[in-house]
Amino acid sequence: MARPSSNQPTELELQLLKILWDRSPMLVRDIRDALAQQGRDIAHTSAITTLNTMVGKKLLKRKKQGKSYLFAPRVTKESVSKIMLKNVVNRAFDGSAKAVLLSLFDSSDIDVSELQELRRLIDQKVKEAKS
Amino acid sequence: MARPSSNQPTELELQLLKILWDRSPMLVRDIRDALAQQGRDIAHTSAITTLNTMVGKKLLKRKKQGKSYLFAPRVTKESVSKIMLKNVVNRAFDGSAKAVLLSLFDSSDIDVSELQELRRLIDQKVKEAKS
DNA sequence: CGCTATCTTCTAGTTCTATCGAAGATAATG
DNA sequence: CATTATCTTCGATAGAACTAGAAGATAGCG
Repeated sequence: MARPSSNQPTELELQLLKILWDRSPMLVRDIRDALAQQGRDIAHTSAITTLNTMVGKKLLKRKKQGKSYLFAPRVTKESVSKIMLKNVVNRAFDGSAKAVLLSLFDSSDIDVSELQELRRLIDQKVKEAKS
Repeated sequence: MARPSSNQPTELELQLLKILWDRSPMLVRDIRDALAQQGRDIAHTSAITTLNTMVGKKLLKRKKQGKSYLFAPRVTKESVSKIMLKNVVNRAFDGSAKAVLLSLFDSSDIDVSELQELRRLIDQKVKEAKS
């Protein structure tokens, strides 16, 4: 057997989704331009191929406009990022949200103001849970 | 061009790492048995092939013992999970740890006592940062 | 020593991701 | 209306992940 197709978007798919989350619907040409502006310069046909497979995976929808197609997301940024996070939590942290937080806190790229904001969020969450 | 090799361990690689994190060094035969016990039954040669590519990727090391090899991790569970988490944070949450926490809080099953424990951890972290 | 069991290496096939050119369809323009 | 520009579909190539069989090496046992 081969590698199973993952439930998560691939790297290129994620890039395309980000472009379309920012603005949609869009034409292939414009999507490709936006991608090029991010430093990823692929052929027009490559873009189409990928966009169409994404339609097949229900990540996007498309609609005919004249001789070309307009593409738009079918999934939200929040749902995708949540799925991706859940994946890592389950696979790398044995499903423990707490372990994830510990790892996050441990990595040094969170400054004090962010930590304090997080504490406020936790306070709020505790209150919600108690009410 | 083809699909670029990812910096993260693949699914099978992660499964093998988990087995070896639990106990190492191990012989292929025993690694394969442990994998089979988890419901993933692959051929002996498949196990070897993957283990050897993992040695090439510096995920594992191996040492000859008699006519066979002993395999052991070269990376810690913590470092791998941290890399995987960082990947998702950067790719799906635009590098924002806060957004990750919000998503975690929103979706999952963290109870009040856990939240309070986390708050203590944050307090400690804040103090450390200030000192 | 020869047979058998066990282990490795090598090769190969399948699926998925990524990429693009050739060819066909269609709209626009002179 | 014919040419040109643009867009799509289709097929093809290549690497990575996954899988395993064939063949070769080696150790142990009768």
